[in-house]
Amino acid sequence: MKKVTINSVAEYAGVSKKTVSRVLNNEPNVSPATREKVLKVFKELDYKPNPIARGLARNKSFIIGCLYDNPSKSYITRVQSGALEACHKFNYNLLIHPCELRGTELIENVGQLLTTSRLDGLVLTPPFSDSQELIDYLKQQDIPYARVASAIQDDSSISVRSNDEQGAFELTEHLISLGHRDIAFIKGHPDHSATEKRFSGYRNALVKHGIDFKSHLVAEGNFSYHSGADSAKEILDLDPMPTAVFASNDYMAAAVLKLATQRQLKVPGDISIAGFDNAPIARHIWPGLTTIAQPVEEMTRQAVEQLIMQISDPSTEVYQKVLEAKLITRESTAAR
Amino acid sequence: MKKVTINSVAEYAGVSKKTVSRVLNNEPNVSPATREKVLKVFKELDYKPNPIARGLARNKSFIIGCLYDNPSKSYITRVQSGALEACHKFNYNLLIHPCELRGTELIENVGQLLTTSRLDGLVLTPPFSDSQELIDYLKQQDIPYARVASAIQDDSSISVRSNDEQGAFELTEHLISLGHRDIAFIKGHPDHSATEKRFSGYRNALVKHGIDFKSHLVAEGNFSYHSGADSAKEILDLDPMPTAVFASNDYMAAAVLKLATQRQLKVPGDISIAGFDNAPIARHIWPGLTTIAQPVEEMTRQAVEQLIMQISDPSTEVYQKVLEAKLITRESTAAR
DNA sequence: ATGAAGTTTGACACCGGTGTCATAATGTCA
DNA sequence: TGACATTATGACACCGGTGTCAAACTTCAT
Repeated sequence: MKKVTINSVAEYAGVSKKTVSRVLNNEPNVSPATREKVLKVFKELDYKPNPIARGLARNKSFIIGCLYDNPSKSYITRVQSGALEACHKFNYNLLIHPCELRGTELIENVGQLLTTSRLDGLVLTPPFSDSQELIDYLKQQDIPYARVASAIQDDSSISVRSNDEQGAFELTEHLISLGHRDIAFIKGHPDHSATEKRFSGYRNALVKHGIDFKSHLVAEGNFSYHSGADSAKEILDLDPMPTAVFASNDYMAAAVLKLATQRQLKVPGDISIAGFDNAPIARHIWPGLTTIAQPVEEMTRQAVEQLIMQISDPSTEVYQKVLEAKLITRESTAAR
Repeated sequence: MKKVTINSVAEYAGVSKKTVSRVLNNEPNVSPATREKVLKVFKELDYKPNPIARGLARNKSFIIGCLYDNPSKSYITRVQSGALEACHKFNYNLLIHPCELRGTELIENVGQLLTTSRLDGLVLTPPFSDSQELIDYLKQQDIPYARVASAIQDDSSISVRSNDEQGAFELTEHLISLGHRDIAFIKGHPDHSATEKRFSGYRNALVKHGIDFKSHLVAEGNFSYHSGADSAKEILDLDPMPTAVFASNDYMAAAVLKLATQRQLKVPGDISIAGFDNAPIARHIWPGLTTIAQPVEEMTRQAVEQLIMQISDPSTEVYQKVLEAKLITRESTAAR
């Protein structure tokens, strides 16, 4: 079976390549009769234009790359699902590229990625969306990109984020309103800007309600379940034990819940536990976790959609948006 | 900043394109002096070969596509991680493409994928690895592919799977050895071949130990947490309630555990629960789930690695492998 | 010095499309 | 019917690489 190219189609249809190309791209100035004829040949020969050749001529690949380095698998899944939705809407495809922020050489790694597959644009998810080094590099290389959940101030590039600080503030207020005063906090990964945002939301809520901030109630996590387990141990070993724990994401909260249950503590009777993100695990365990729903899919969807817009028309106005985070109360928190 | 192409490099270095191309590809028959000279120009101009142009000339994209349609996010994550490992080892990239097995038109969808990005090969994960229709199509289109966890008999294409039946058999024997006789079973998604394999492993173990199979103990799931929750309700409502539940994956097992805990049942005291896959959730909850560890990453890694081998050398012998599944006992199962 | 063999190099076609521009065909209006 | 605008079409260069093959240059034995 010989390959069917634009040349064979042209020959078979008795027209020039260019005319075939015109039909292919729905360009004007093709007589209905010719168009009809060519379309028939497409069917007859089962012609599929070669995307690589087209890419070379147009200098486009219709592929968006997604960069991530996140211990939370569910976060990644959600990011992908939002990105894919936007990509498929515009007939783009998504290439995924996990890599380490602090790896041997991030820039080299990304450079390698761009060298091996010409991407039309890049979606940066945390912590890459906060890497000034990477952003400078992409700017210099003139690669379009969009930032998801980035804290960097940069009016010249697309950014969609949610209000982490506000979310953490609300969640903390929720705990306070239930009567909790000793609220432990587990921080996220220091490379992620969300970590500080959530932490300050927590502190601001304490301040507002006149509760002293106690640094011994703060544990250092990194968003992984494992780090949550370590922090859980620290916190549950405290004497007196706090009456509530606010973990910076649901995985770490789940780790606290597991250890608490293992120790025969009643949740929320003996201790309330809350997370952040509204990851699937938050509703897959008992008691379900009170948490902050962050619209991860939606953020990524919008970011990628705007990225594609900008790629097809660079004069598009730069899109910057902050989405709302929302409190979800489940069974893991209660009045003390 | 003008674009740096092979032409500008050639001109600048005072050699022909072809010689530059030789240096680029480490081909022999270039004098050390020339090679040196060209390499210096690479550095000086910061030359990056255009992968699309190279792709057109060589008819390759160095991109592998990954097809999936799976309710279990963790399964997808693991598949991706194994596939990426293999891809990066050979400087390939991974493009992900979720689509519905029973969607409007699977073949059309995949055809569209192949039309919009020329992929060098495709990894099929369940349930696609069991779709004879899709496989026939890929064969006809001459697209290299590898099957992960496929039950289809086909000596002519790469296949890596694990022994689902054996795993289910062992897990069931484990429950039987703990003294359980009434063991409920939650089936997976009917489109997945693993569903029947696991089910027959369960039945065979019962037979071997002279236990009657009771169809009212079998619930129909589909691998999703939600379906597990529905099945859990059916099973826990039975009177007498079985003393153990074997769910076809960990998500469904987690759903059973949640409902049981909600109903104040002691696990494993009142009822033992086991899953399959050794998904992260199996160790993120309390009690941890007894399950069968399936080497998902490893299966996919091998499949993609072999796929790439076959792409670069079509005469490579077709790789077919069955990996072992392993019983992991945790706290969710105990003697009755 | 000569010829044979091996090494190095470049000219040129080619991969399969798209963009530019000239030309041919058709339509419009005085 | 002729002049001119408009539409349809194709020739050809081009995107940025690789493959083929012949020419030029070395090396070395005789």
